[in-house]
Amino acid sequence: MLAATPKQDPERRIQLIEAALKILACKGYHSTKISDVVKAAGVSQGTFYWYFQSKEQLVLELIEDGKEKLIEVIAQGYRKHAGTEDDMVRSSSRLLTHLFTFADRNRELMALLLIKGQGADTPIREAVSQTWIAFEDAFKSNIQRAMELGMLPRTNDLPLRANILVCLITGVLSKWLFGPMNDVDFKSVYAPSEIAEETAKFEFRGLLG
Amino acid sequence: MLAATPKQDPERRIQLIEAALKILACKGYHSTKISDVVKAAGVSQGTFYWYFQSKEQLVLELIEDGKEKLIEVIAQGYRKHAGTEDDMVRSSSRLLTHLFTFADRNRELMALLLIKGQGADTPIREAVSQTWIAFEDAFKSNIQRAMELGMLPRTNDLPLRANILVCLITGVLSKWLFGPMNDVDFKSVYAPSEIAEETAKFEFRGLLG
Amino acid sequence: MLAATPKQDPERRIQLIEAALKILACKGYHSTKISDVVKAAGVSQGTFYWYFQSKEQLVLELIEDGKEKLIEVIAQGYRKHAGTEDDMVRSSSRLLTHLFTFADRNRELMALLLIKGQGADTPIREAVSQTWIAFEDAFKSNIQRAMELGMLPRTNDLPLRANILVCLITGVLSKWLFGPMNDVDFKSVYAPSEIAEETAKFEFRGLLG
Amino acid sequence: MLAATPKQDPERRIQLIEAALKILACKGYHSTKISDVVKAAGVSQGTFYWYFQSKEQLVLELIEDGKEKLIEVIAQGYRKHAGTEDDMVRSSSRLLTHLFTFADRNRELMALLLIKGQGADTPIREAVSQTWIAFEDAFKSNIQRAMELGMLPRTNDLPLRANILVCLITGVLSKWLFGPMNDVDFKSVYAPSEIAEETAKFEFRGLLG
DNA sequence: CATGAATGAGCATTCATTCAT
DNA sequence: GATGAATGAATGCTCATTCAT
Repeated sequence: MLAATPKQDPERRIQLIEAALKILACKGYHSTKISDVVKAAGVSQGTFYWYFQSKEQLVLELIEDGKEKLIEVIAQGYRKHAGTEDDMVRSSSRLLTHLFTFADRNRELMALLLIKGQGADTPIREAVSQTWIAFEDAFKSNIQRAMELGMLPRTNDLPLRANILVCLITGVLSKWLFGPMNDVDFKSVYAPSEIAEETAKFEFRGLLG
Repeated sequence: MLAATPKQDPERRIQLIEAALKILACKGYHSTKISDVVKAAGVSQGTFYWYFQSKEQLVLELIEDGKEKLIEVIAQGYRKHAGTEDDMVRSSSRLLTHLFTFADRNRELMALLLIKGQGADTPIREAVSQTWIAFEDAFKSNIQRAMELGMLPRTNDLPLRANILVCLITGVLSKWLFGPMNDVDFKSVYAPSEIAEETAKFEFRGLLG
Repeated sequence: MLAATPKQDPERRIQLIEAALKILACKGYHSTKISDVVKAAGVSQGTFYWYFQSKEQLVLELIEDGKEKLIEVIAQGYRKHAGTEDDMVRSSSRLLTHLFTFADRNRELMALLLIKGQGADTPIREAVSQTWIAFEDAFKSNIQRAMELGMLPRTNDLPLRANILVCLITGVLSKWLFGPMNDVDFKSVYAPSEIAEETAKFEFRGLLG
Repeated sequence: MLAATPKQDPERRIQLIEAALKILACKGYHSTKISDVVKAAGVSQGTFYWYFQSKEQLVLELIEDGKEKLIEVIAQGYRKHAGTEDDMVRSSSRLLTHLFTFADRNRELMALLLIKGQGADTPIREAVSQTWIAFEDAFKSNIQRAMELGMLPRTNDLPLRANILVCLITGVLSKWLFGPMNDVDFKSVYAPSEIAEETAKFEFRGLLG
């Protein structure tokens, strides 16, 4: 019988989430100990279990939240009118700048989604995958729309195109945010808009662009 | 002869490595129990420690081996003469076909390197990172060579280009091998050569290609 | 407040210490299993690690405590004024009676210090040694004082004298407490004061005394 | 059915015994691994079990051998005629010199008997105790003989006297051989005859002597 | 709501001993 | 006689979770 969520101090909850996210992003799922999380949040061990059903549930929740925010960012890139090729690159560049800026401001979340989630157990890995599926779907709509507007060459393999595109974006995102060592504290030499522009150019024109 | 490695039955060793790789690829580092590995290999708990110093050492060894094989595959793509743009796409397509074929035949190894390594502890994560750094370096040489031969536009940001390229390739590799769920048993609908060709086209000409 | 020792129920702690000391004194370091200790203390395995960092740390702590108590007992024997030879024997007899009474009331601790500590690993053996070095130093001061007061013949080999004296005392202590079998439950036929007196006589006058 | 000891190469046996003794003296019973012993002796793991029933049996044998040698040394001190007090000290000094010389030449054995034996399991500790009981008995005869010859004051507590004497001797022996840290490689500044003489003086005359 | 001591299943690793070759 | 790979029981320690206060 899952009773309605009991009364909780929302600030406490956020404290815990932030502490957890920080440690998860840094050490990964299995190396993140509840005892460290509560210590960082300044509450007791028991309190954690007042706010979250379990370690796994917390992470699942974190991922779910992240998914929604991420989709929201991409959804804003949906194209309404046709335009020139350069328009397209600029528009994509703008979308990616939003995405990269969001990612930069939510490094820990991105670390969890891009990297650390893979080290966890099946339910968590599945939640992470669902996130990227949703992410890919959002891009798929955008590509399809561009094809409908005659801005991109038609392909009968839209999913593959979208797939490759998402690979490119998540790949770039990972390295830009976390460097070769996947270090959350890594500081790239590129600004969000720079890396976004470069990625967008590559997106449309590849190495020859 | 360093540190007196005890004499070992090479078959046993391979048995153990294969069992370990299979489970590691499927469950990740922390969820892989030595007890499961030895059960799968049909030997006793103690036998594992006759062949490997520790769980961590085994994985480190696996990764080191994988790195070498991987680099070997890429190194064969080094270009000797200039050629047309189409030559270049074909040549890259061939290299990627080799890479993707290798990856397909070493799914478990690739799972470890691409995905599961992140769930492990620092020394292992570092070894994985080193692998991808070496991988990127190999591509960097290839790109630079192509620029020297006048086949690719010169850029003053070679590292970024290589970076983005590697992101693209590893991203595609992950999704192609392991699908949306990062499942080692995932079977893609694309053959290695197909995905390689598509990736190579994207590599040079992007979405507009 | 160093290193945030977690708050602990002092009674539990004592329960565990007593259980551990009893088993350590009886079986020695390596044969003392944490599982036996917690069973004897009536708590769970994990509880042990709430109170102590590790098996080794517990024993180290036990030894450190023991050292302090032991030194305290001896320090009270420091002589202020000169006296006759008989005074000296009586005074030493009194000191040894204190020591032997203390030892009798802390048989397990003494077993650890006198006998069982040797079976353990280096850090513990060293801690035990340090205890006896401190013990010897305490006696050295006492002898030196007696020489300064002209009560003992001057020797230019004070350390050797102190050494032999401590050997005598610890030797007697071991045998008196634990008998020929080094059995912790061995009950000597001599009262602390008897053995102390006899030892004191021997101390000053040897077999001829 | 204990068959007659199978044919064994006596040199191998000695090799093993010496290697074992060296390691036992240094690391103690529990920290001495058969694998280290055979490595030091240059034979295989299995060979050990051709020569010795078990680790425990080997040590038991070592102790038994040691006991016999030790008793032999002391037995030579048995007094035949009366003499002056100085005779007595000299005679004891000679006996102790023999003992200390033997001990110096058999440091590893002495380490096992005096120190490391205590860390082992019950059967071994018992064997060690039996050794010292025999040792004490030998001294008891010597003291009794001296009393019969009127060289020592009669006491109705011969056992206690012998006991204290043995404590003195073993205590001095331990410290002289192994120092405060019970280190087998410890080198005392005193020659066997010096420490023997000093001990003998103390034996008869105590601190006042 | 909060606490934090207690729990106990779970895991990597060790090492004396065995036995097929 | 000798070998050394294989065995597996045993143990110290971890950490998510619980629950009495």
